[in-house]
Amino acid sequence: MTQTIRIATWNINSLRLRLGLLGRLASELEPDVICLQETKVPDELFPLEAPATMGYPHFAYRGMKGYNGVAIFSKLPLVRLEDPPDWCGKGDCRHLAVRLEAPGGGIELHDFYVPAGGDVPDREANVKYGHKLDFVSEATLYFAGRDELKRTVLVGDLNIAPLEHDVWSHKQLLDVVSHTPAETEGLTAWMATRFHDAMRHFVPAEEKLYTWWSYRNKDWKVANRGRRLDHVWVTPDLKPALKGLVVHQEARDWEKGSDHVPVCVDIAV
DNA sequence: ATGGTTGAGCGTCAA
Repeated sequence: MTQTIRIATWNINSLRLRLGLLGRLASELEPDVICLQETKVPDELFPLEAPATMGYPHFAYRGMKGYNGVAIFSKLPLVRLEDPPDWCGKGDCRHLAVRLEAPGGGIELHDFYVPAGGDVPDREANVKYGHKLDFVSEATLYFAGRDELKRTVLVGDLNIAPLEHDVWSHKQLLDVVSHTPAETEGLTAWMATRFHDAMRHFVPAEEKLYTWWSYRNKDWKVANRGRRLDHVWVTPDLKPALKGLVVHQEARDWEKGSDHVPVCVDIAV
């Protein structure tokens, strides 16, 4: 027995500020599961009543003061997985993993917020860039070491646009953090440990595909200088289960919106 | 090469 469920991922850039927009995402796109990044809310201030109010009785969250933070809202029952490593030993709330109780059996779901990496693409000059590369390397080793990984979905703001057409200008962004060769090679190696790119499953690599447009651009739609920083990956056993993709570009025009837009993938699980 | 904008929460830091 399977059922097609919709999993959304969204860098919300403050959960408390955008609770209304999250409700709008819930009612307009009706995801069964919503994975959030940059919730920017410490656990003691998490709005505990919000998930159920929006129709998500099951949820998990991991936040800290000021920065980072991840959360998962779900219509399906879930169990939080406590095993994954503390990436780079920082305890900085960039990863949450759960097991979803889907009709066809358990689904392992990982919600990641990879470090942005600062401005200068040089390990020596910029420790944030080194942290980003180390985070990706650690994640690669972790998933490479997982035996028998099946029925697993990995989503999140991975802060890297790996393909030429994941950015508005491949040439102009080769030295810009998010699209440097060290980052794109690192992300490709991570994905190659286990995963299939569920977004590019639906959109050919030759077509432009973006999920983020900078706040620093007056008219984001006219300039259209976007990047695909948000991702959905699945293990190969779920490849035949992929049913659809929605990149909700309209959300970039929502009043006081995030600079990232929600991405949904429909999977028969 | 630079500046442009946003959020958390009060200093600037992070993105």
